[in-house]
Amino acid sequence: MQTAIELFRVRGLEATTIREIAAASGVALGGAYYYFASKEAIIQAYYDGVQAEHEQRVREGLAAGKLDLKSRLLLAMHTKLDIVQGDRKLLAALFRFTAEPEHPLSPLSPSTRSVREQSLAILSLAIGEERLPDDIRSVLPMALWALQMGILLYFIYDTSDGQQRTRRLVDGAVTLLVRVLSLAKLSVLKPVRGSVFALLRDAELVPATLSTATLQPKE
Amino acid sequence: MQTAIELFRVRGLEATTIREIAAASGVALGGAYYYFASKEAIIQAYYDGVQAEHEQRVREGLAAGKLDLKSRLLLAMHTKLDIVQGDRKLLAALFRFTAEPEHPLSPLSPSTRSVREQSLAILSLAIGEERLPDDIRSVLPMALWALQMGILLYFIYDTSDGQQRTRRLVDGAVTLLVRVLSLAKLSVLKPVRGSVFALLRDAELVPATLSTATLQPKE
DNA sequence: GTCTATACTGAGATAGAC
DNA sequence: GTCTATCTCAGTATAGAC
Repeated sequence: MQTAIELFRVRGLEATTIREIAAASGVALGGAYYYFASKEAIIQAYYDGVQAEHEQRVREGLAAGKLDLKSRLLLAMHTKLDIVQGDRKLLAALFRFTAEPEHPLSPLSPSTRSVREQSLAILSLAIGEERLPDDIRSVLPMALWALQMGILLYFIYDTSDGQQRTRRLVDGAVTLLVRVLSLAKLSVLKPVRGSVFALLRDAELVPATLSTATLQPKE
Repeated sequence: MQTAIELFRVRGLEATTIREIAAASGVALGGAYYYFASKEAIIQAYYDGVQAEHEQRVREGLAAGKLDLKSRLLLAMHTKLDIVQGDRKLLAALFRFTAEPEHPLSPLSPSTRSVREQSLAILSLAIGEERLPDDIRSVLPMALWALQMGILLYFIYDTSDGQQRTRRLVDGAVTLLVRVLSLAKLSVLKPVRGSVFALLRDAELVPATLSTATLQPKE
């Protein structure tokens, strides 16, 4: 996998053939397929690593000191970008099967459920014990996940130096989100808030019950 | 193209080879490639047709009688779904290159700009002369476009009978949107609204000037 | 300029021997 | 677990008919 990722980085994703990867790894073609069912499966494995690293960094950041909600969300978003910083082209592959429900590598399909749940769990970790109304609590991880996906897409397209544009977008989006969360408590907005949740629940974009995804305690 | 689309519908997208398409069309392989550079290019052509049909139906619907904003938006969203109703699997192909900035068939790349602009123009048509604040006017077409993309994605995954779930989502989302638009005028929300626009403008997700895409008058 | 026929290349993926 | 041989298919190339 290491060899593959390096080749992808140097020669590009399309340009790198499984044959090259096998050769560079000192393995025959069949050998490569013994470990990975396809090129995309390699990327998926890479992304699993990213997730693990992300979880660790978020845990570290949270452990380092008491942060407010906004800082915790910024921590979650920025560490993610830090990890994938050099691999924008690889990320593209992760989105390739988004619209194919049957495909095992679709980020929305049942077969990638565990990765998705880990993502949600990391974000829930960042949300933490923050005092929030139940309905908001129930959708926030999913909403952040969607935001993160959108930000990753923006990041892929961002050609600014060191992708500072995306960094600024993250800062702005998180600031705005936190502000909107506090505004949502206003009584004028209560009915709209209710409608939003009813809609999301009816669309099954959010679990019907009010429990949220949780991480297994480490070890 | 007709033959190809029918084959895709019957045999599936992956399973259909260009050779089969050529054979079924009574054309040699070279003939097929003379017209379409790739399988995806065929889908793209199909989608061009969808767009044309969509524009026509929206124009007809608007011409048929005076509708309020909500009804006009519902018209735009539902006619779109009516057209692609039987082709959920084909739509998947349109999303395949979303995250590949370099790919000519990425829905976000410069090479598909005209399709995107036509989409925006159709939506602007539905927004029409509605009295709206300038800032909202400037982002609304883009926001609706994003909403439409999201709805299409939901639609692809929607296995409910006749995709009624998606239909309900459209109704709910449009109702909510219209409500939020009127709420946005409240003075408590003015500063948030300003922040939203500043963010979108800074991210260049919305043109810096306040002009919106417009359709050439028909003939 | 529009197409047919045919052959070839490259690469992802698989079967089955060892 | 690893390798070799093979398959399939997208896509290209080419030469020539009309």
